[in-house]
Amino acid sequence: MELIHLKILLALQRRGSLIAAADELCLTQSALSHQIKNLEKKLGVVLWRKHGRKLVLTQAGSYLCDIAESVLTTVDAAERHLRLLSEGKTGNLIIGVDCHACYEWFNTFLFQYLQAWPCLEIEVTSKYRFNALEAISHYQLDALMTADPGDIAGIRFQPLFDFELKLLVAKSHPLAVKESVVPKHLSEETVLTYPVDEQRLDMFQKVLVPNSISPGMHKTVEETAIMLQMVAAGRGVCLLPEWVVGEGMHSQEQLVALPVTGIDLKKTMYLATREEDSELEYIRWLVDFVHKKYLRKARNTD
Amino acid sequence: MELIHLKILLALQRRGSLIAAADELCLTQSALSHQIKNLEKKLGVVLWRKHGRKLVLTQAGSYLCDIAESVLTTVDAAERHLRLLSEGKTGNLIIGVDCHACYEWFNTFLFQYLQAWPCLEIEVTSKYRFNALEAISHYQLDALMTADPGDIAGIRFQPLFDFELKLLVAKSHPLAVKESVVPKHLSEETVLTYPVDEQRLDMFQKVLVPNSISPGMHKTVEETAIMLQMVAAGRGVCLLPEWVVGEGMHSQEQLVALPVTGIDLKKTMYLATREEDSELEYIRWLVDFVHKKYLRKARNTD
DNA sequence: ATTAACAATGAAATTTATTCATAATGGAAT
DNA sequence: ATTCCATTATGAATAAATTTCATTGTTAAT
Repeated sequence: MELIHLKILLALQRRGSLIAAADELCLTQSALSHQIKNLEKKLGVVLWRKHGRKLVLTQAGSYLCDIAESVLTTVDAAERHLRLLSEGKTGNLIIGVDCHACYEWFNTFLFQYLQAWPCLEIEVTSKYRFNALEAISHYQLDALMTADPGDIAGIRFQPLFDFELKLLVAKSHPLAVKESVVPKHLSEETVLTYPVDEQRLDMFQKVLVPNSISPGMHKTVEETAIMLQMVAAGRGVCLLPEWVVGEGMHSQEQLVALPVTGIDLKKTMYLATREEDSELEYIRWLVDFVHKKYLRKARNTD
Repeated sequence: MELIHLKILLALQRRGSLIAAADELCLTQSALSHQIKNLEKKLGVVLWRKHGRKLVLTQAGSYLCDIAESVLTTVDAAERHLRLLSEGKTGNLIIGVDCHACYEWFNTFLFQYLQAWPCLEIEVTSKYRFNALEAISHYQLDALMTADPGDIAGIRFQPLFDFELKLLVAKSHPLAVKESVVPKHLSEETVLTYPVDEQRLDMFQKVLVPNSISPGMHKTVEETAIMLQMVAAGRGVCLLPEWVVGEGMHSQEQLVALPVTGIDLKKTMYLATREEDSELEYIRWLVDFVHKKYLRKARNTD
């Protein structure tokens, strides 16, 4: 059975005669007749019968007509959806986040994004944190917020904004009075990080390891908010972008962000997408939106 | 979009490679490649992409795959159903009844019929009472219980059983003491009939009109049970087959059935079906079942 | 490097669908 | 009845599509 058969039955039912149905389908009456004859032979059922000079659907015929209604509706909807997809008007955007902090940051304007693209299904996940680029290639993820651009074929990294990692300490902490810190200061401190491989932690890769320093203690924390609470409570220090300390956050006034002297902790946040998708309207919009947001902020702080 | 495209996507998802999918569909890898390429051109979407030497479905591709799942399931089920239909193992049997009494009678063995044909959808209706044969031709009705066979092309009447119309009167009625009645007796009586055209009432067509008798009064009643109640209460008489007075019926012992002398009121009940359907197993079964039922009854009353 | 596994592609071959022309049918009008 | 007229069915010719074949291109593994 093919879709054409279903189309013929439905057109016949709607228009009342084969000639009219053929007209609707831009075919000849003969074509429809041959097609249904074939189908009848294959299925071993009679679908319509001449009754006077009208065609009357048999039981089997009107049963198939019901099926046709449902199947063709589904298929039509799918074709419309795909057309929208191809025009970039709709889509299903799954954005991965690479680090916990990104998640917090993205949340600050997710609401605006959702409003700007009402037809876009947006999902934010940290599920593919450890193989995110592969997940993009495999269409499990459509975009990734990351500060670690790779050079991977088929994936494009668009810079979003620059930031610097700082050492967060409690206001009450002895280091808090300093203008800046040096790696050596950490040898007595409890260092807090996310529970991921040390190779993925700038604290180790850029600060501790190159200077052969081991911290007083190393503890891992799952959630950014909890990590900040612990720092505020004087239970440790951590290396994070300054903006993780949100505007209205409880721990905001109890934390100090100190630059680390002698080490380049300037980073850039990127949006990684498949090359094919990087010009999609809703991706461009996202990148542009973030650029504008940071341009404004930069002007304000001037 | 055609079903083949959906089949290809689904086979690819299931089997992991085009070659395997082609094997499943009994086609060559080349055919599938060409087909999807065509569809992609028509829809303006990319459905899969080579990734290494594997194919990976794009977002659009896996969306279509979901559609495919649903559509092909529906279509497969329909094809199976039609195949069963063509073998007469299943069906949708809408049985019309011509006269109210038939309805009562059919009910006496409907339960057995339902049990014997569990896959058959059975519906009994009196909706097409006045154009029932046309309704059969138009597949609105599949069978009709009627005592008035016509000679209509394409419709076959199979005799079910013979019966005789009798005059039902109350036990307390003056006529009840007689062995039989003659038409003249009705000139003083209140005659009860169903509310249909006089031409369709044997009471008028066979008894009153040929003998130029007008009854004392003519009242119409919708329901057989109510008509019998009224007769039992002495509010009138009616002409019905004896068997409408059911076994456990309340009015049973208060009614007398009198033959009408000098008029042939013997009739035969028929099952009318489209000629094409008359050999369907579940139709044959129905006819045979009724025959056996009446054969047994005839033996019992010997 | 070589090979094996897979997909893409162009052209030829094949199959399928469509049309054209016409027959057949049934209803309506004369 | 006979003659339209409107419709569907059908066979053969034509057109279009699908499929295959043969080959190229790519990638991963040995």
